[in-house]
Amino acid sequence: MRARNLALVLGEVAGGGPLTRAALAELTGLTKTTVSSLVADLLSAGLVAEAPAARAGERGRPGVEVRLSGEHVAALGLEVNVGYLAACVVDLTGTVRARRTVRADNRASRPEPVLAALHRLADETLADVPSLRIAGAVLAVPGTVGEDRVHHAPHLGWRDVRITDLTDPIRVADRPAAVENEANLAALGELEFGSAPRDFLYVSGETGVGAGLVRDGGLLRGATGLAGELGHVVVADGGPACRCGSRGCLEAYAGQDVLPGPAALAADDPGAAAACARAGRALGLALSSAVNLLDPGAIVLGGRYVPLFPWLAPHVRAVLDERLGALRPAPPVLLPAATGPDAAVLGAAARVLRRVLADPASLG
Amino acid sequence: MRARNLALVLGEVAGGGPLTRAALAELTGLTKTTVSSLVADLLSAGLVAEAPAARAGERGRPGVEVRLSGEHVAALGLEVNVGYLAACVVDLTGTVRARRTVRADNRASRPEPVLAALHRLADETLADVPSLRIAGAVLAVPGTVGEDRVHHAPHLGWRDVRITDLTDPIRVADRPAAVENEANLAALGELEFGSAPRDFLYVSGETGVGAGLVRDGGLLRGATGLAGELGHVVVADGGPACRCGSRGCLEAYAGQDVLPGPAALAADDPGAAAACARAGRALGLALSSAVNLLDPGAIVLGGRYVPLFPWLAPHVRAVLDERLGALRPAPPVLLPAATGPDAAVLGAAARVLRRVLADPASLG
DNA sequence: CGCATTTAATCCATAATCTGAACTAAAGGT
DNA sequence: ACCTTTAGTTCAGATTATGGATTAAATGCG
Repeated sequence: MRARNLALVLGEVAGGGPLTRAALAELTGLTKTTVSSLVADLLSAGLVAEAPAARAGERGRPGVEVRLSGEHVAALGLEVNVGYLAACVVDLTGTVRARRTVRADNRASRPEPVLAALHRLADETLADVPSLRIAGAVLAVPGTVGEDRVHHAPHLGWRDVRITDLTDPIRVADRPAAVENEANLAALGELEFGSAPRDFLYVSGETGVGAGLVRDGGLLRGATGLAGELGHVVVADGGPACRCGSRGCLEAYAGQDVLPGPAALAADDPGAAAACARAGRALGLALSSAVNLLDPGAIVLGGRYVPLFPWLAPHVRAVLDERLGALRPAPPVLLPAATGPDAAVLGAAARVLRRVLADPASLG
Repeated sequence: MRARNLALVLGEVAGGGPLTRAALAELTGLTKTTVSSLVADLLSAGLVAEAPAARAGERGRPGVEVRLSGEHVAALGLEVNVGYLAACVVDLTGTVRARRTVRADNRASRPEPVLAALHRLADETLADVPSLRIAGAVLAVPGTVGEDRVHHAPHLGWRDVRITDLTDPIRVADRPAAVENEANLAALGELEFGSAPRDFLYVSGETGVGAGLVRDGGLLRGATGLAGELGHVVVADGGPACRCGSRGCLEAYAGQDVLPGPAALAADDPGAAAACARAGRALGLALSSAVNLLDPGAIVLGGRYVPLFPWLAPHVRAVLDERLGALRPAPPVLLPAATGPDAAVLGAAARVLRRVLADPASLG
């Protein structure tokens, strides 16, 4: 029905830049009449805006371009991580309209005060943009999640925390914030704000090593939301002990505590280069398994791997070429992430915006 | 629009067994009027049939149950494998209406004569069920595929074979057969004809080791259709050489040539038990990586692993428990496949039927 | 046995929405 | 000025979902 067609038209506007009604009719296969009616609805909902056509020297009446409007609808992205809290407001055009971060050692605190502090941060951030209507909120957490709860976030010390149960849950548009894994959201952030292609595996090198697979703009979440745990993929049977209690996991080779700082590498420290070689080879082995299983179009190294990329990438590529050469035409390209440490908060906001674009009728 | 609602109603009938129009209205949220009109369309298309309600001792007018009809629409499943060709016709209810297999050593032949023989087999099989309207055909091949071509099937010796290019392509309803990987289709076959849950990783132990992930009734295919190559997932860095040119792949530990025959195991051969332990441990390691990345709801061992299941499973489970215990509430359940070597042909037919159920309007 | 009750399914008028043709609007070319 | 070209709207018509009333077919009770 019309909800579907609204999403179809809005999707074309979001994907293909500013378009006239005539061009939209061509692209969607709908008639000009229908497109006009749908665009009128989108205009009154504040989702799109008109702009005089920037066109020169062509025959015929110039069309009016329809583009996403950043002036009305926006989304709230939130993040709780080991060393900080973050909040941001992103409008429909992808422009960051407000952003706040506070440093905090959340390992030492219980969930309630941490979420209360996040609540204050969210309120302050929202106060910066009083004119925007917030369509929803998503919270990024480094751990496993489901629906409205954090199952287990080892680095925060959280276990089975229902955020809607807290005395004063963070609500936007009468609905509580949804929770999602940090690596998954960072992947979405890279999709929306980075330079990655439409189909890639994002590798998040943070306190742990996670991954998020983006396919056709959607995320692979797994049966219980636990997909993408790249950090505990087998690198060597009987290898070094890992924090998880097992042996030979990727995290034991390429986790944050065994990686050299960029400073050591810039100083040409031979020990640091050797550590990168070891981590790069291990990453290559784990990623070769991931490529065999998931067949991503590209691999994007994010988080703490970004500054180390020049030292890691040659080793990763060497192992991928070696292990995948005979199995496929070419291994997927390996790229550094274009987004920084804020990829996850931005991705959290992006997830809300994707929902709005996919179902504009739900806004009213 | 109505195409969507037709699929909605048909989906409920297919999923939830026979249902009355009133029950369908309840389930779909549509009005009884709309459901009646949609069911009338489905009846005239021959997709569903009416049956007098089997109900006893309840008040009120008894409803007429609507169920899938096996009398009109069916699908053709085809398979080319190393040692045989197979074809089957499956109707909408999932009943196999015709089935033929011929043994053939396809390693020795070029693609053209093999596909010509398959064409004859398909024609013979279709001649057994002249009253059924065939909605489409899918061909299962042990190798990597894309759209209408086989990219590389190492065990057949095929490379870049376009099946629509052959002089007399296999056509059904004016469209050529689609091609799909054998392990993926076997997964679908297990979903439709086996006892597996709705969400699982199917492991196909055939000449190579492949896997197919079923999620919500759909298949994970990957960016280039190469997903599910479990056979070359890393088990041990620097392990034994694999046919692919690399080292330490699962196939080198648990491929067909290193597995004992069931006869040796039944005779309590200690060497055979040791080989199963080694293969089971390797499978466990590779599957632990797969679970960390994909988070399947269950794992189903199929193909040649079925008769070996009692000897393999304890070792697989032990490794999964050991490696996943701390990371998730419980590892996914490990089950033997309920379907036999015909899982892939049946799955090929099932894929056609899924298309019909998802878009009944396309049949006319 | 007849009638109220209950549930299933259809009939019919209404409303929403997409379509297609005709029409108006706004530009360039001659 | 006037024709051509392209954009967008108006208006009648067709399709399809909705909601209430009606008919159909069973059970239960007097």
